[in-house]
Amino acid sequence: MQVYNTLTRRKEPFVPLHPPRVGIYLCGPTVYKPSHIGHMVGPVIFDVIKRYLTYCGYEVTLVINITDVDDKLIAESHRRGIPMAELAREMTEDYFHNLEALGVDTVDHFPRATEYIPAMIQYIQKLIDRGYAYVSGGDVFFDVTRLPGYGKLSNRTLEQMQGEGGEAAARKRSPHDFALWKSAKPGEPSWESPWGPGRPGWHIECSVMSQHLLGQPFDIHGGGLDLVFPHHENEIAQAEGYAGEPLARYWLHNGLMRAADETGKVGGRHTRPLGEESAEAQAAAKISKSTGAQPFRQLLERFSPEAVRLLVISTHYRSPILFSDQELHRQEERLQRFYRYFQRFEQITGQSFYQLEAPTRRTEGELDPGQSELLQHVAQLRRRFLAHMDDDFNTAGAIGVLFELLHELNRFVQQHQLETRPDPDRVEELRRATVVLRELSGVLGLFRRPVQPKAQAGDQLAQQLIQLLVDLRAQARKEKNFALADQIRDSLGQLGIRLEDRPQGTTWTIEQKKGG
RNA sequence: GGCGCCGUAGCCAAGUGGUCUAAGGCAGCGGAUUGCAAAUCCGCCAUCCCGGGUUCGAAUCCCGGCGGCGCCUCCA
Repeated sequence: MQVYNTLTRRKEPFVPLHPPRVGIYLCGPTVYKPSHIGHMVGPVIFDVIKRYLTYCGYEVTLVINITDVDDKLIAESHRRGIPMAELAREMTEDYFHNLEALGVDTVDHFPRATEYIPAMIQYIQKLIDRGYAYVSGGDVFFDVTRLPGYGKLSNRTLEQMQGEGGEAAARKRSPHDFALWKSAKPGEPSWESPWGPGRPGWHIECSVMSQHLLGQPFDIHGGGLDLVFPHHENEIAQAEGYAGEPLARYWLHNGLMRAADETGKVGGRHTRPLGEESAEAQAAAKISKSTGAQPFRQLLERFSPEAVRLLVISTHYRSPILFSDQELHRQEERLQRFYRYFQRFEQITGQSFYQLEAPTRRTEGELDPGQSELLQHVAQLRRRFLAHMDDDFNTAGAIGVLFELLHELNRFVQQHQLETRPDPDRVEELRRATVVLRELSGVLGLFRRPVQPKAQAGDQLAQQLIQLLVDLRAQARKEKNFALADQIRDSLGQLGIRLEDRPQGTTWTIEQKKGG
């Protein structure tokens, strides 16, 4: 297994520091506004990474931090006239709600910055004692010139930096120094410290909390590409100044989500509608009546969480993802292919796909295909899937293999006419092959539970009425009254109820709500 | 200005020195099946931004263009 390490700018073999244990720290959100789709990228990717490492036999601890004290939180709480803590609670709840919808349930700890204030103060004091930080007018700054390696993660030198130092520049020795502790202005939430009342700077929480929960150094540190500088660079500076050894061994950064109708990343400072220059993008903007930065909750009213998960992992994690309604619809279509097969499978075997017991460990999933041509193919596809995942978590390639596997299963059903004349041995072959689909899709966090029909299937009465119409139509077809049969099908189709005449009878499904 | 990433079919997207006359999906086209559909199956649908170079061999490496994107102090 190899992973791309931002620190070295190349792929390296993945070797944990203390196998089988693996520690992962991912930078989470600042909870001052409802989270948007961009905030979901990291959690979904690292959810998959943890699932895969666990599947490979590692014991993984995954930490995502919650930044609940920060300038933007203060500004927003003033604007809304509520305490910062209340704002943070509300927005953290929103964040958790979204993660749950997406099936991100592998996170072991969600440490909050405000729970670590005393630890941060101690940490900062030690940095001062060791000469890496200095006090200046109630603020404490990190002196970047004291750490020779500063800039190694983002591959830049102090000379190359153009920053002016911001509003605190006058109190800094160098404009590139960054705040460890900020003194409180009147009306701002604050904590007592040796340097007067104030609050921690942005970066210090991650160094402190990761060390507390995972130790130092730990294995994998993740985050969005936009955090490489300054956030992660500064985390490294603090941690190395504090402990004299590296913070993390592998640095993994995910690409950013972009809205098709805007430039720049979703929710970024520089987002603006595209100008006249791009007619194509303008067309895309028309299709998408949304901007990417809309609250994720709103997006979930129009698209299934599983489509969002599929969108996120259909691109290699280091690449940017282009986001639009059209793209999300496409993912819904892709999912339907699997859902239809699950239905087919259940009709043939009488068993729900979702109830199949699949191996949860890579070594347990080795197949013995015997003479079965199907299982031989499936074993090969499984190997290709794992090879993709072993190569820097190439989920996009792995999903391609999943579709090939699906195709293989459908073909088998077709070839052996399992829907009309099921041969028990063939059905058992199919079942064993489908278990592999369950096993591999589970690694990606896909198809873990039956989908909730997006448009509620209605109450029992509605279902009975639909069934009544389907039965009437069956009668009409029997009598060759196709005009009437087609009218029923078309009319129900208008209502979003799709009928399919299959060998075993007619099935009906309620189509996904359309967002466009 | 500095650092870095990217440019593969109508669209999305794997592949990064030979098994690539390039995976998978969406859309489209032909056929099987169907009363007609839907679904499924079979088949079709790209020579990899442009120009040089290295190599027996390049989508894959190097150089030069053109185009897109990110970061350069608080943004996942």
